[in-house]
Order: sequence, then C-alpha cells, then structure tokens
Amino acid sequence: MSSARPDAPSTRPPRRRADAERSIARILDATVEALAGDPEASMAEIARRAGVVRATVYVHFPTREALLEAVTRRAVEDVTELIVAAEPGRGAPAEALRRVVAATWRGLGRYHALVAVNVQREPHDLRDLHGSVLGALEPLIERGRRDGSFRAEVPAAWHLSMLLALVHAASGELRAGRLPEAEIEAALLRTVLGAVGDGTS
Amino acid sequence: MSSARPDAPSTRPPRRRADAERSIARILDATVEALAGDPEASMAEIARRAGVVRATVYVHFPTREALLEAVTRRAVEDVTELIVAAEPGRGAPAEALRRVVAATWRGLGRYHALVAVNVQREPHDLRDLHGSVLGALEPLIERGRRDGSFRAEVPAAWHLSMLLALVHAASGELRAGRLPEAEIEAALLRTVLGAVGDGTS
DNA sequence: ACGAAACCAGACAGCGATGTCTGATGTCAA
DNA sequence: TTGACATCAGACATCGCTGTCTGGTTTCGT
Repeated sequence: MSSARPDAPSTRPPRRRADAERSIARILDATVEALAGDPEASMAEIARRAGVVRATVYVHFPTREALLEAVTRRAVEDVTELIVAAEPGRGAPAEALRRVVAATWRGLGRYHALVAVNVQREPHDLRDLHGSVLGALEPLIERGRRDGSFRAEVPAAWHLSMLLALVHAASGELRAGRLPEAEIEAALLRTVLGAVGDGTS
Repeated sequence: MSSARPDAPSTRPPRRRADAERSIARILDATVEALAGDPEASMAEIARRAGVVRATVYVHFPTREALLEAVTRRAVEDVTELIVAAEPGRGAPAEALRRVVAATWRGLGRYHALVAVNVQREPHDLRDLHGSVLGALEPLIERGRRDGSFRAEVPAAWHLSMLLALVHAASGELRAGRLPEAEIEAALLRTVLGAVGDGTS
C-alpha cells in the first residue's frame, strides 16, 4: 500500500531483467515439452530441459502448482488468440465455425499433453480456465442458434461444452496414434458441424 | 509347473475365502470413490475408505498400479454389460444408438474420475483397456455406416471415441450442475445423433 | 473343533520429490 | 564502473508415499 504505483493495475510485469525474461520463457517451453513426455514430470526434469538449475525455476515460480498454472494459462491465451484471429464473426455460422475449429485444432498442436494433464481438474476450474476461449466462441454459437444454422433446442452452454469435449477427444485420439493427423482433423470438422447443426456447410 | 491344475486356464479365481472376497469388493469400491475425490488418492486413503488396513490392500493387489488396473478393468466390464444389455443389434441404427447411449449414460455415473485418471496412460494400454466397450459398439457403428444412417466418410474408430467423449462431457456438465439432468440427457442424445449421422431418428 | 487363511496394528526402510538456503560467480542496465 | 539482479552449484531438511515385515487376533471352511 505504501508504494502504490500509478501504473496499470493488471498484468504488471515488475520490470524484469532481460536474462530473467529469457529464463522464464525457456522454463515455460521446457515444461510443455517435459509434460508431453511424462505428465508427472518433476521440477528437476523440467529444469534440466530448460538448461537451468532447479533453484532458478523456484525463483520465478514459487511452487510446482504455480508453474503448471502459468504454463496452462499461457496455452489458453495462445489458443484464444488463434480463435479470435480466425474471425468467428465473419460469414455464415457453419462456415465460420468450421474455420474457427480448424484453427483451434492446429493451434492446439504442442499442447495436447497439457490438455491431458488438465482434464483431471474440477469442472468448475476447467470452466474458468477456458473462460477466454468460451468468450470468443459464444457469440458465434448464439448467432447460429438465432439464424437456424445451429440447433436452438439445445442450450448454448451445452454446445460450447461439447465443442471443447470434441476437440479434446481429437487431441486424445492423436496421442493414441490410432489415426493419422489429417484424417483426425477432417473427422473432427465433420462431427462438429453435424453435432451443432445439421452438418450443411 | 509341478502342480498344474486341469481347470479352466483363463480367469481362474484361486479359491478365495468369503471374507477375502468381501474385502476385495470393498477395496475396489473404495478406490472408485477415493479417485472421484482425488485422482491421486493414496493407498492409505483408499484403505481408510474401505475400512481396511493398508497392508490388507497389498495382500490382494501387490502394487498400486495393479489396483488401478483391476478397478479400471471392472469398470469397463460393467459398462460393457450395460451396452450389451441395451441390444445394439436391434432396430434401426439411429434408434439403437439412441437406446444404447441412453443406457450407457445412466450407468456411467460413478466412473468419471476413473476415466480422467486413465487418460494419461500409454496409448497401447488404453487400446486394450477399452477393447470390450469398443467391441460391443463397433458392430452397431459399422451397420449404420453401411446402410447410410451414419457418416461413412468418417472412420468407425473416430465415431467411437467421439461417442465416449460426448458421454463424458455430459457427465461433467451434470457434475458442474449448470444444467438439469433431464435436459442434459436430451441434449446428449440430440448431439450424438447429429454428430454420428444426420440426426434423423 | 481345528487348521489355514485372512485380518489388524504398527513399525520400518527406502525412495523421490518439493521447497529452502548458502555463498560464489556471472550478467545486465544506468 | 558499479551495484543490483540473476544464475549456478550443491547441500539440506522435510514430507508423503510405497512396499515390506512382524506378531498377535479373528474368521472362515471342513
């Protein structure tokens, strides 16, 4: 309270040094990689991959949970940006949805393992976590429900949950290696459009 | 080798005493409960819930992994029985699928956490694990694909994965309490039929 | 009733992981 | 250049969990 700054109150990076910034980035990347190999990778393993000593990780992330939280948050932000960039407001709802889901799927690329790690969390947490994603998608769903492209007899909330579930399922399928990636993407798009509406695009 | 019995070679319960049988059942139930509360519940916690001392658990399940394996196997068998009981071979594919999904949905109740726990496992294990469920569903899917009720341009394996994903999503929605149960079931059925085919039933 | 099987109570060793701390060395920014 | 920041190297305490073992007690099957 004594030294309150007049700056922006939210998302205030407290003037880190350049090397610190680099370390943080390397640690976050290493975490994603490590988790891809082993969903319960230790801090030691993560530090090793980041080319950093374990204590350094703790300098920036006070606890393992904080690190996981940070890396997940960053992933969600990445994907959200992709969704917005795919312009969910442009064109017919079905076509827009196809575009958006395809973009999301591609952007999810390296984060599949992360998805698996977070699936265990409480539904309530998950909802919060995906907040920005859902926020970016909801207007599109509502638009489709209004103009008859998407089923109106089903709640929008369900449409959204089901969308996430299908994308996550596709992610799991990819990890399982049962189907080639290209085929998964095609199947995902078909299924999503059929599930949300009548499948005409 | 020296004392080979002439009995059935597979799935031979080695003549357990009645109280042992009871303990095993209680342990398996307790494991499901415990895992629902915390996906990484310890052996101590599981034993506590089962009203049993920790060493007793180790008598029947030599390692934690073995216990997880056993409890998962039993869950899969339960669900498989439900599916078979719903007669996936009877009637038109869409109608049969509706019946089967509804039955599965009702019976899947307690096993969600278990599913989440198993998502992290090796792809090869998972494939074996879900074998019986997939085996019970696959003929129905293939039948629908052949007679045009279900999309033939999408692999049957995908249809199956996506089915499970939607059922699980519905269950998560229920646990989150955002939607009333009846509405969830209706939405699930609508979505499944639309996803798998054109939604006519 | 008797013996074997299963349980309980509690202790034990071992392991790996988390999180903290020190002091020395390197690196950035003004 | 200088001082604060950041990293390294490695040790350290702690914790919780797994899996094992003992000895004494109960419960089942025959």
